[in-house]
Amino acid sequence: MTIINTKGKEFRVPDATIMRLPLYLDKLMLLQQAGVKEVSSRQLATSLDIKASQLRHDFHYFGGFSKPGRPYQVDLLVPALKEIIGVSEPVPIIIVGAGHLGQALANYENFERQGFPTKGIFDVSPELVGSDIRGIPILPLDGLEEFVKKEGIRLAVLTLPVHSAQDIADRLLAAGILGFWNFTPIDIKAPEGIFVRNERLAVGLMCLSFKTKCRGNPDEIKGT
Amino acid sequence: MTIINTKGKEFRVPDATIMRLPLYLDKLMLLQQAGVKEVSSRQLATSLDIKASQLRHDFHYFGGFSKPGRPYQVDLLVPALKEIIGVSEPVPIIIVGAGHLGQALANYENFERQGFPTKGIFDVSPELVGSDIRGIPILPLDGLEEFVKKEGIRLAVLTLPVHSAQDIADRLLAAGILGFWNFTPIDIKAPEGIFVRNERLAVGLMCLSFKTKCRGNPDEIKGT
DNA sequence: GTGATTCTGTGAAAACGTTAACACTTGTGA
DNA sequence: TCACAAGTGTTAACGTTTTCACAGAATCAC
Repeated sequence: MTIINTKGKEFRVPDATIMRLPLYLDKLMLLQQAGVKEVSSRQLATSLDIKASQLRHDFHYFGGFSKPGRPYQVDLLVPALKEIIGVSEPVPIIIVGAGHLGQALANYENFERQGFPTKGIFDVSPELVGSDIRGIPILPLDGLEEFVKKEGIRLAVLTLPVHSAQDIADRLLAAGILGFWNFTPIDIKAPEGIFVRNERLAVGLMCLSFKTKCRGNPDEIKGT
Repeated sequence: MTIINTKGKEFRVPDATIMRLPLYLDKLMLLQQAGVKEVSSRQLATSLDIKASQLRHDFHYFGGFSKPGRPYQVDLLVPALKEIIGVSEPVPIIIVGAGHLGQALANYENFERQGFPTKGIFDVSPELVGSDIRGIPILPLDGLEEFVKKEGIRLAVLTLPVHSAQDIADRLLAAGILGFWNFTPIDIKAPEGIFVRNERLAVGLMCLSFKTKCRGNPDEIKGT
């Protein structure tokens, strides 16, 4: 359901494919770190628990990641995918709310490594403001808008209490934020064209619980 | 791709539907907390950003959540969904790894509220062992297997360092764990029938980045 | 009671996504 | 130089999921 225009050519890429690209990139970066140079569609697909033909089909939309007959070159594929996904340049983010979760995310070094440096953590608490986490400053909410504009921040992570979430989101929208990663349990209202990704952590647990429940009863049958 | 047998009847419920059930439950519990008594398919669907017909279709597999002509009764729907998903009884969990993320998750009260009480947090660090988070004890890894067996734990949250993740997972498997919620950046190997949900946090950011990138260039067109 | 309105349940049709199959390319070893 | 193995690119068939359209139930206002 998305059309991408790259250098004059038009592709219509299915949503399902797009949702998988970050998984591919994530895995490929891990391989790259491990010093792996080549990887076949079968190897990569198996490690992601999908079919090799699907992976090739996905890559096919973007064309020519490899010569036919040769496996994919990790060092070529990684930047190509980064370009497509839009993380070839670092994408700076901010975290709003320095509670447990906000601090945990700020401590999560992987974001930086994957191209998402955290530029600041914002909080109301005067005790926290002024300190830092791994060099990332904890800042007062007053300067929020100015900071977003000056640093050109597009993405904000919301890890703040429910009651102030929409207020802050509105301020961020006014300042030019284009996407939210929302960890609060309410729906952030945002105008058309602004993307809100709701991370309902408990939903992950429920999915797991459902599957292990079926495992418990032998009532469940897979396949045909 | 799943067949459920409930009280003698057989239903074949699509995977896609199953993945949405927790979202429905999550939203309905929020409505319930807010004191809402009735909700129409349209209201519920809109708030989840899906079509009303899809929601009705999903519910249709399980049949009779409402009389036709009347909206859904929140207080009836919530327990019905809980039953289907397998969280009508509390499902106890453990967290392995009391680093920043482990602590943040232990502090996240929502899990309890949604039926997933954390029974213990396990860690190597002698400084942490013995203390507690919101009453949840931090325990040494020695007693892991025994604890899992005695408390009947089915699900484990892995928030530990990469190097020990597979080792610990193996021990947990031997102790009878049925599902992992894996926050480490490696793939946990587990036998057929054991469910591993990989929570690659950076993937969420990449999806957002991709979408806001398209927003930046006006190259993207939606719909037909 | 009657008609208008709101709403679900339901099945068929359209859209979408996945898989299998195979042509063709490259590299390898005898 | 030739057969072989390993691998991708590509298309068409297949299966799944979503959407549409509408019948009929309950409620409400008058």
